[in-house]
Amino acid sequence: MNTDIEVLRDSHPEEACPIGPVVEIVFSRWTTPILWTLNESGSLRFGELERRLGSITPKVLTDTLRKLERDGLVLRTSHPGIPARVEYEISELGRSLSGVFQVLATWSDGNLDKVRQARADYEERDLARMRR
Amino acid sequence: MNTDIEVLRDSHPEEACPIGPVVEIVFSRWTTPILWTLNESGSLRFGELERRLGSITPKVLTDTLRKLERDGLVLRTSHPGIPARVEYEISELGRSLSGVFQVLATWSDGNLDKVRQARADYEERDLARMRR
DNA sequence: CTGAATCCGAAACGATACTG
DNA sequence: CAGTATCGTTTCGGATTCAG
Repeated sequence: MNTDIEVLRDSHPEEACPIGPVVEIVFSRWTTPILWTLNESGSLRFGELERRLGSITPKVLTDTLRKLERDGLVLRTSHPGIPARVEYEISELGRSLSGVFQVLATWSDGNLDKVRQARADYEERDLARMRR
Repeated sequence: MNTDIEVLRDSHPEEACPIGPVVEIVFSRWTTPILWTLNESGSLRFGELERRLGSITPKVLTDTLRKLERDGLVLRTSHPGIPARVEYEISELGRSLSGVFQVLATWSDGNLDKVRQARADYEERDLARMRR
C-alpha cells in the first residue's frame, strides 16, 4: 500500500525536495530583485521600478511582473489616462516572504565571501593541475 | 547630490538587491534538491544520489555537483578502484544553509497552496476575458 | 560505477523598434 | 508612460552514447 506522500514522490520524484516548487516560483535572476525592491519601497510605477533595477529591459520586466501577478505575489493597479500610469506593489502573500529574504540576507552577509574564496581556491587548483 | 547608496546602486545597478548573488549560487532546478538531499542524508554515492533525486540525468548531476563543489558547498571524496566509488557530502558551509531551507519549507507549508489558488484564479479570469 | 562527450530543444534573458 | 512585437543570444536541462 502507498501512503499519499509516497504516491506524490513516485509520480513526481524530484519532489523528494519539498522546497522545489517554491524555488521555481520565487527565485530567479529577476523575480527576487523585483520582490525585494517592491518589499522595500512600497508602491512603484513601471518606470521607476525599471530604473531601480538598473539593467532590466522592459520586456523582461513585463514578463516577470506578469508571472508574479499571476502567482499572487504582486498587485498591479492601472490608472488609465494620458500618460498611462500603472502601480505595482507587493501583496500580502508576497510580503510573507520577507522573513525568507531576511534570513538569506543574513546568510549572505556571513558566508558569501567564503563561497568566493572557495571559488578562487578551486580555480587556483585548476591552474596548478594544468601546469603539470 | 549623491548619497553613498545611490553611487553604489549606480555603479552596479542590479545589486540594489543584496541577495542576488546567493540566489544565483544556491537556487536552481537541481542545486537546491541536491543540497537538500545531502543535508538530510549525510554522505551519498553518485548512483544513490541519482536515484534519490529521481529524474535527474547523469550529465546534469555531474555538472551541478561540480558547481557546488567549486563553491565549497559540497565535498567530493573519490575512492579509486573497480568499480569506482565516489562519495558526496555537504560541507560545513553548505550545512550553514539549513536554516534557510528550514524557513523556506515552513513558508511553503503555509503558503504554496495560496500561490496555486492565485494561479487558478488568474487562469479563470483569463478564460472569462477570452469568452467576452 | 562514475562519469565524459555530444547533440539537442526549451526557456530565460537581452536588444531594438514601435504603439496606444 | 507603459508596455508590445520581434528577433537574436545564452543558459539550462535532457537524451544518448561511450569510456576508464
